[in-house]
Amino acid sequence: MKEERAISKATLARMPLYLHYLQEENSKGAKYISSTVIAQNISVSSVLVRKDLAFVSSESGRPRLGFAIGRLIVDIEKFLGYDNLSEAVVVGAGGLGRAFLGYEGFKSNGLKIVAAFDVNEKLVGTSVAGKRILALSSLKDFVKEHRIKIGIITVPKHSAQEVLNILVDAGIEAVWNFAPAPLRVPKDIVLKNEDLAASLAILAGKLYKTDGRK
Amino acid sequence: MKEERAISKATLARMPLYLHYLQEENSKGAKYISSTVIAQNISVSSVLVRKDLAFVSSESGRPRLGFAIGRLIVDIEKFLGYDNLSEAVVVGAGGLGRAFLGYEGFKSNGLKIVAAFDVNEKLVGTSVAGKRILALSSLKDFVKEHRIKIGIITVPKHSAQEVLNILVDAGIEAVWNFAPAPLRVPKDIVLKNEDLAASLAILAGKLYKTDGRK
DNA sequence: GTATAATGGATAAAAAAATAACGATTTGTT
DNA sequence: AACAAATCGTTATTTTTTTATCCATTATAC
Repeated sequence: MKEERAISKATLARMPLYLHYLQEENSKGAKYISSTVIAQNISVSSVLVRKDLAFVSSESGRPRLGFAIGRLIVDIEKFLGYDNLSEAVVVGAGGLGRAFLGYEGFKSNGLKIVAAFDVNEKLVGTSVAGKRILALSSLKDFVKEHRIKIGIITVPKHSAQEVLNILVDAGIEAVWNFAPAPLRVPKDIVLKNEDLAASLAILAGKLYKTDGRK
Repeated sequence: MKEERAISKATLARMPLYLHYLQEENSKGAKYISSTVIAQNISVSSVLVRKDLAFVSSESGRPRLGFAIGRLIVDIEKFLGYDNLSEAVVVGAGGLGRAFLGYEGFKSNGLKIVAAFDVNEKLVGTSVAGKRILALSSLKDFVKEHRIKIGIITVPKHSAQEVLNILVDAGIEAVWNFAPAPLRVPKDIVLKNEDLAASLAILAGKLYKTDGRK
């Protein structure tokens, strides 16, 4: 039997690049494309492309022709979950939280934000981009009722753990955490930390290196 | 001679965690802390902590005592560039761009956003969180005059490369790109891609794995 | 003074990722 | 119908990155 090979993080990160390029080619009317051509445009090796695509493609590439672009696009989108929208809630309607409510970009990536939650009574009851901001106390019922799977945390760091506990208690399955705090989660919950401070640190680190001090 | 060891990305990513924990302990009045204790709270090995701290600490840890917390905090902050604020501009005053304008969190991380730029004439002239939105055509002069080093790209993907070219032309040194597009930059420009779609893909990938299909 | 608890550096092991090598398959051409 | 060219897919190897183990050293506490 085929054992499930772990999907490398690097591969995952390349998927959106493949997808973009394929959509571009598709709109030009191309039907088939070889891994070599993809590789040149993404600036990776052709073998790597084939290995990556092997994870997602439902049918083999055809020798002499390459991969069927249309099918590949569907496969990648399905793999990334872009087909079946996952509904998500944002907790924390501050700057970043409200930003996400208005960010249209997620829709095309399989994420649909349906509501936000906050403790600030001045915000509760208002709307941003057509999405309502509700009281944090109503989160559990809401999540359970709508069977929300993804929670996005955009609260200050000192509240992050508390919010996460609420989400877990409500039955959420995955958490996207933008608070710069190390969170403890049960093993069966998927946690992805998006620490902007850490990202910034990497940017700054590179700046230093290229700056003066070798 | 001491060869410059490359600072691993993983190490960089842990720095903010160390910083948070140390600040916490510091506020409790602690003076010294051992790598073992830090390790337990960050959930990494104590050796790793020492190796990481070796990159940044200006003075050695003291046997039997550990590291001086206050000094360590200063060192990490300096290392991450949190002490000398870098000024940055945002290009693209859409959802995400405006979000960043209002996001206070960056201030404590050494990043100060001073203005935004957009092509949309309805936005030009308005302000968000006290920061002005200016015409894209005035970007070059602004960046040159204020000697801005960091540009943040939050435009749709089809405009990203064009915006990046403008930034480079204006003399920017580092670019933080939130557009889901692979950008080409000159070698001396530091580029950090923050592809939210890719992050989402990783989240979704984990969800799948833990979901049903083994 | 001496034992101890902690660091620091060097080396080794493990894990992850990329690259290379090879065989298999199919289409197009003669 | 047969051959050749192109491409795929899998296995193996190498490289890189990250983490762990070991031992010597040092400053403090008793």
